[in-house]
Amino acid sequence: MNLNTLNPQQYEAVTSSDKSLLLLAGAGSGKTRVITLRIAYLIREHQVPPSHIVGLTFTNKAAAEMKERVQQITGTHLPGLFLGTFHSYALRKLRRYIHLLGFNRHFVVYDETDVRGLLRRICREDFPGKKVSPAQTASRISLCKNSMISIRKAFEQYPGEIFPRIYHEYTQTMKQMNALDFDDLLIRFNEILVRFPEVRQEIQAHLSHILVDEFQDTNDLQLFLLKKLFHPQSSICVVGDDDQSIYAWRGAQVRHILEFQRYFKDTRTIRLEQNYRSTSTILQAAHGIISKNRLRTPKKLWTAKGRGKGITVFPACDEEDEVQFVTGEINALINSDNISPDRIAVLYRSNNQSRHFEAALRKKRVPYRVLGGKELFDRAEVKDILTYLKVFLNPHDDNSLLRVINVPQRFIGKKTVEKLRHTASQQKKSVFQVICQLESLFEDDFSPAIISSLGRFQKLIEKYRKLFTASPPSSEVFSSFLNELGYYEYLTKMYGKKDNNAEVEKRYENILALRKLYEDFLKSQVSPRLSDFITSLAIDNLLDKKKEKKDPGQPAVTLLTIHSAKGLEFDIVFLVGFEEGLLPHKNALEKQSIAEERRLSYVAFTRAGKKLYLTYAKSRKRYGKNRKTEVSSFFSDIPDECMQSLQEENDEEPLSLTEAWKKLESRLSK
DNA sequence: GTGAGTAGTGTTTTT
DNA sequence: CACTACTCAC
Repeated sequence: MNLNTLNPQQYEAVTSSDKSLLLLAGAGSGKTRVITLRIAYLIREHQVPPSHIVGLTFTNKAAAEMKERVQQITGTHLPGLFLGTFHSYALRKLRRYIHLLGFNRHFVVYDETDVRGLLRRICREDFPGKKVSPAQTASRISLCKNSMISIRKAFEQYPGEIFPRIYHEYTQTMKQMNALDFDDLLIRFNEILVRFPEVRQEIQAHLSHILVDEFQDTNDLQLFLLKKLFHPQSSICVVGDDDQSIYAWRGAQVRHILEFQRYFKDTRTIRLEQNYRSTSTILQAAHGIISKNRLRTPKKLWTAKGRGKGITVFPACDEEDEVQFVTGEINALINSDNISPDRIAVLYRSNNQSRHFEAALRKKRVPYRVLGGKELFDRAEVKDILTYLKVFLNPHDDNSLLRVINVPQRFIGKKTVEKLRHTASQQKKSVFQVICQLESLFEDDFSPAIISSLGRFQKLIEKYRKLFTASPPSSEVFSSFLNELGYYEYLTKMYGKKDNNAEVEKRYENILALRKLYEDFLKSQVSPRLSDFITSLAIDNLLDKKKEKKDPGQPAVTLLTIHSAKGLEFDIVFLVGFEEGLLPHKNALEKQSIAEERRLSYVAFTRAGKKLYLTYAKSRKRYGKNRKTEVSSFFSDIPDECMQSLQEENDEEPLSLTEAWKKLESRLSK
């Protein structure tokens, strides 16, 4: 293995055999490289069996890339090596052990939309008259779970409030439906480790090295899990940067990285402070913003690179102006300066900012890709079919069943659904069970037409339930299901226009994309299971991978949120919407989490290697109305000398006396 | 039971 | 503005 190119700290980090290792790795300090080399080193030089190594990352994408690199370095295929998120690790273990908690191993994983749907139902039905927002409740429940606040504690903490009762009801219903949400994956896994020491030992016996990336973003639950997985014979290595902690809203505790040595004894700390990515101008600007934060580990990033280009600031009059400037500039960079589109990124605070940029880039015929936004997944038509698959997997999942019971229309409307639900809850049965007994038990309650509709629905479900869960399923299953469902006809009815079926075709394409995904899945698995397909969609974001495969050769400009940009790097970064209320976000100002907004800006700045653009609009549409906006209050924390205009003057002619004085003054005042 | 039309509501970030 | 939830005429 070639470790010659590493600097001394990196070398230490890769080869150290300390049981407890904390790597404080600044932005662009070669962190991923160190981690992958360390794993490869363990395998190659210490003969650690790959299956005894668990690497936990923040996204599956990062994990996939790391695995790719480890395999490259070791020159072997490593099927036993686990690299993935906390969630996917927990998922894997739960499939094996969850029966201990009274769940069926084919549980379904509820995504955000599912959760919100269920909560909406609970809020409406069990607590009528109260005005509670399902989305807000969802995030409150999630925060409770990730901070390890049990239902009982919630009752104590919020006495008299309705929230704990919803929390309680929600948990009950989920169990009844054999469903887990994202947080449950960690909670239930945790529960197993605590309640079943023999399982814990079994897992620990095959786990000698734990590595955790982005440690600054772990929450209490995840830290607890780590402590439970750790044992005296194992080693733990965590990598992180407190300045890049941007998930406090999900319960992440920067504290964890600051207090790491308290959790795991005899910790060795190594700092990686050389930045290999950015020009000193970019680092200086980023430092200007982050250094205003109290409570950070003192560190000084440095780079061997020169000053490079100054930061370009563009004050646009409105969002359209901003879009025109950015896309025009991108066009020029690609066509005049010959810069590859995939070296360029547009970063924004919130997803909805991407829309305008997409439209403009499409119009200018600049290739682009949007990262993050779940597009395909979120589309109603894809969701419909996916929900059917969930129903085949588990017909007693009422939420899913009710979503599709009348798609396409089968004359099972609100009234009927109400009656079904009522009898189901009365008899403590699932809606599907009620439908199955319908003819014998309730013929008086329903008209013959509806009974036959329900019967046909039941037969459809049962037929395809068998076909989809057969092992292996036929590759034709998907198509014949679509046909029998009449989904194309349904789309035509919904979206078709007299002389224009483009919308229908587009939507059907999405369905076909899903079919392709399914067929690829069938081919890739030895014994494909429907449940694995669905959970891999929910958890591993298979759709992202798919999207990237779709246009492999085509380099494209990347559009993404700052959050999903973490860990990535680009030569040229456009940070758009650098505005008060948007980059220190309005909500953050209220919750006094400005420090996190600074870190967010810091992450955004440090994604750039060569050149950074900051843009903001003086007026932006909000709720459909134009509103006056101001540049971000962080702007004044960027040293003047980082800016393009000053620097250009420096390059062209010697400094005038007043400018030299101004520069000196700004330096002294720091 | 369906679908068009309207009134009300809400917008951070993600596994 | 965009999305939903609800009303009312068929």
